[in-house]
Amino acid sequence: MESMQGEVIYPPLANNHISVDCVVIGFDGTQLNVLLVNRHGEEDGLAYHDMKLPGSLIYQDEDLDGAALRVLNELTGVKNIKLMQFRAYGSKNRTSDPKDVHWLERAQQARVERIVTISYLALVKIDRAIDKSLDAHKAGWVPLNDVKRLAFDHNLILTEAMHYIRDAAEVNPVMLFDLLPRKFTASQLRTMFELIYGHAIDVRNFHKKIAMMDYVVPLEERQQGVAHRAARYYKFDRKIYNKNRR
Amino acid sequence: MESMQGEVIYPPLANNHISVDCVVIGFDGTQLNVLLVNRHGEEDGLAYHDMKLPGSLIYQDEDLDGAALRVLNELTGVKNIKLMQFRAYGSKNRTSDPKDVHWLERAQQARVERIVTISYLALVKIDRAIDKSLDAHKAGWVPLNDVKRLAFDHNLILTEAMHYIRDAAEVNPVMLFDLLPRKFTASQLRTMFELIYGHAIDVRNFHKKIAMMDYVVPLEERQQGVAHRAARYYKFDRKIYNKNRR
DNA sequence: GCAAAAGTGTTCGGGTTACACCCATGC
DNA sequence: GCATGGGTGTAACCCGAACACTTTTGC
Repeated sequence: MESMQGEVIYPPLANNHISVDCVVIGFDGTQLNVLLVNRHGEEDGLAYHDMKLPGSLIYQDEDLDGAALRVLNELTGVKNIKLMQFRAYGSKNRTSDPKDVHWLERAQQARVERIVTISYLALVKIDRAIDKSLDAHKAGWVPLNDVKRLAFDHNLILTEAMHYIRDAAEVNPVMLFDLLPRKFTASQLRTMFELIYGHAIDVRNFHKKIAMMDYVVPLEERQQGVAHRAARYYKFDRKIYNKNRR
Repeated sequence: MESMQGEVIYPPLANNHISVDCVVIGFDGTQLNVLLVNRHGEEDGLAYHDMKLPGSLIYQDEDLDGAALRVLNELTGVKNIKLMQFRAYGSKNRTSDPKDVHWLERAQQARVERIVTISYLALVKIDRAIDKSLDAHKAGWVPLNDVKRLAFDHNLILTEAMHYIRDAAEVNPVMLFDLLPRKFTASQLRTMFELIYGHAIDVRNFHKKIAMMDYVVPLEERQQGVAHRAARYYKFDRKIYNKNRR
């Protein structure tokens, strides 16, 4: 689907009825962001540009997970992203907006009927390396609160993805550490939990909780040049986590 | 897919790449059972018969949820089954066994390539009315422990469905009441939880827990003609549940 | 009366909640 | 020195886990 160039040759599609879409969530220390790609087109003689989730029809020689990984790899250059499949969308009218149909057919260069999409979710660190690759693909991070009307049913998919994260994190909160950089402060960690769970967390109780998590290890390093007491950095140690839990 | 008759006319398929499969779990008071349909065929000149999950390719005029509901309605006659979509299966080699391919092509009367299936989960009461309809379709309840090798990747789907139930019930145990008849004893309820969670539950603590759930209301009715102290019946009151929780 | 399952309370410990003040730093 | 966010302890409460004996019924 990432085709505006026209003459690139693509591997054969498995069929034009099945796609994957990826909801990639990143945390910048303050807000949750979602990775979106720009879509340009013309409808009724008027140019428009809006955004969509990264996605693609699936190729003949790949399975669903593979297709989702490929989409993200093409976009970010990253290979080993943890992806969770979370839902299929196949409503008859999800490709009913003529704008969407026309855009697809031009991008796809084929008649498009009904498409079922399998949606994937990834939690990643926002990272300089990724950002460069994103620019090249006219894609970028958009704060969740600033997301406007997206193509297809992608607003729905995004909303349900956020619900899914919340539920999944309830069972296994450790997955959320994928959102954080290698070093993070206690309040970044807390802010992240607050954003996911949607409610404030008591600061003192939160510090107690961190202290109990042996896999969150305090570093000697502290913030530099901030206009207040410098915060300590912590890191997430997956080895310790794997050893003691599960 | 439920076609052994040959001359029945079916509505047009959306395409032959997308299907739904239903994992329907029922509880008989002692064991968990799954609803399976018989599959008959011939391969290399040898007749075989095994079992599969109920499923179907999707028709043009229905969406995914609709297709799953149709499958269950055709099979059981029941209309308002609560279905949860839980995962898509689209591995390239899920239709690699020649036996499966041949069977599908005969049932489908069309060339079959790759099929992505969207799997659904339902928890239902085992019920006389359903059972009659099942006989007519050569389908039936099979205790989970007695499930043999199933068609396609249906063993995988079943296994993952059971995991899914466990996780989902952890967040929202009330969904499990769908498995129970209108009247049930405390030990039936306990047995059900034990089967889902895979471990024994202390009897006294369990009674305390029931007592705290205002939506599990004790009835005056008791078991009849059992060779031990007769157990009290309880019922699940969804109105009370909806009022006080959520 | 005996086998078989139903039903009933108390104690202990760990984890979660609520809550208010001093600390370090840059400007 | 003041504004800004960082960091700390204690008491109350709730919930889950452990644990053993009496009751009712049919045979």
